Amino acid sequence: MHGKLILVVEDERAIRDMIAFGLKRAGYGVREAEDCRTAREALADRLPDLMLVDWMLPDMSGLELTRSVKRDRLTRELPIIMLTARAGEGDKVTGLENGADDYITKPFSPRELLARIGAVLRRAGTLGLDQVIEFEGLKLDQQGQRITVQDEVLPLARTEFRMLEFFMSRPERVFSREQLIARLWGSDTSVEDRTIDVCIRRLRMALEPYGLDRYIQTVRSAGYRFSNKAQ
Amino acid sequence: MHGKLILVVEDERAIRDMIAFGLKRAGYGVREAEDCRTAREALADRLPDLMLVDWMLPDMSGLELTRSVKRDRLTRELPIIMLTARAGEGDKVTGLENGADDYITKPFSPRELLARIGAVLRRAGTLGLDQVIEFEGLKLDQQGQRITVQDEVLPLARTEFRMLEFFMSRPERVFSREQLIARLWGSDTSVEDRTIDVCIRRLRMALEPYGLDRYIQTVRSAGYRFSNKAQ
DNA sequence: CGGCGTTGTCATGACTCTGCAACATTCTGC
DNA sequence: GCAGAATGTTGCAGAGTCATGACAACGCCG
Repeated sequence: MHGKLILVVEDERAIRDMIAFGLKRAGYGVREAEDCRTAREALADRLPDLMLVDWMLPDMSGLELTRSVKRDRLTRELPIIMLTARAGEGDKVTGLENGADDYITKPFSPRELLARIGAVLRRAGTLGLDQVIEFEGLKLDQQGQRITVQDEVLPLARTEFRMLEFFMSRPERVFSREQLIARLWGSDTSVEDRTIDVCIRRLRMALEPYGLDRYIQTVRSAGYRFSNKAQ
Repeated sequence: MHGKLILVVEDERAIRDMIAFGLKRAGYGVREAEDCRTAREALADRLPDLMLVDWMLPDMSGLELTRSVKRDRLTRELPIIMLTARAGEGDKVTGLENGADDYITKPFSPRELLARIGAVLRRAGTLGLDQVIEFEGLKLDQQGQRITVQDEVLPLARTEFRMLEFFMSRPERVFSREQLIARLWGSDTSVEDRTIDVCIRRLRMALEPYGLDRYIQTVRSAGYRFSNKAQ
């Protein structure tokens, strides 16, 4: 898999395909769902970085899905963009009131969609694909899928990369092992939570030559945090 | 020489002139076509950096032109903006399904048009198609359709050439096998993704005598990247 | 037709990564 | 300071990923 993961919930096949095509082309990972049930399964499987939801869905309205996602503690932070066919003011307001982070009226251009996604991801604190984040000499290049320290490439395996990427886009926040597993592996996967420790260690070892391992901080009985402040 | 070249396909003389005037004023090179046939000739003659197409054209719909341009491997990457007179929803959706990168509804202000063009060109992110890209002794001549190393022509088969061309115009970016297939073969073709490995290998073998094969980097579980930095 | 270059597919072996378990160390409350 | 809990460290086997060579299908041109 590649880049940020976006879940597209849309019943009309043609539109869904078009959206997926545009997103993949831009380098996002895409997961598709045609109704709320499938969407829930996908959410349970692995939490995406952003969700696009059609307003009109066959089994249950997209609103309902949005609302429930925003109610659940595990998925509350997931940014949501609603796709609405009508340009009616009422819809937009209702959508936003129920927790969508943004909405976009059909029809829309791929450019428009990508712009919105970038904006929402930025606001959510994670990164759009065309952005570069820098942190004390640590430079994260999303497009290039690598992290450099003073122009030296950090040799990271996939899991370590994703973990550092995750932390770098959410500094100063503590994440429990449970949360990390849900976001980086997928909540249905059966991974021991002690595995996180090992992954953290590998990450620290990779950062150690540059003295940056101190940024990966242990918060006892809570989880881990990425921060440049002293413990 | 002008800056980027824009092809304007529009049957109404007055509108075409107005658009051309605005674009030239902004520093773009402009080429005009009044129908699809002329447009095709212009495309064959010299590939522009962007194409503006009117939705309603006398001989053939602009849609048809868009679709065929996006189907053709040579012109697939050409960004297209559609001009549509009607604000009807159907139009836009159809336009997008057929591959236009953006659309703009008439009437529009010159400022709006320029903004869209800028955004689409930025997103396309490719270097000008008529430029010569040089990379550590590796020279890509897109006009001559060949690649040279210290004035020696690299013996490349078509597929390898296209792949190297693709990578050279987008350095430092990782592309998944899926993406490479979609962009180099076409999204509708069914090609095994392992085929990419083989193609990469052939490319590396061609570059190896010059010690340039190290630029083609494997990014484990993500894809490949063209870069002159160390792994 | 037949040789030649090109292209996609496959099987195999080499290699890296990853999660786990087992043991070592540190921390916390008492 | 001690017991128990939480975290750090290490080696390893299985899983996953990639490079490589062989090969068949195809088109092209004499």
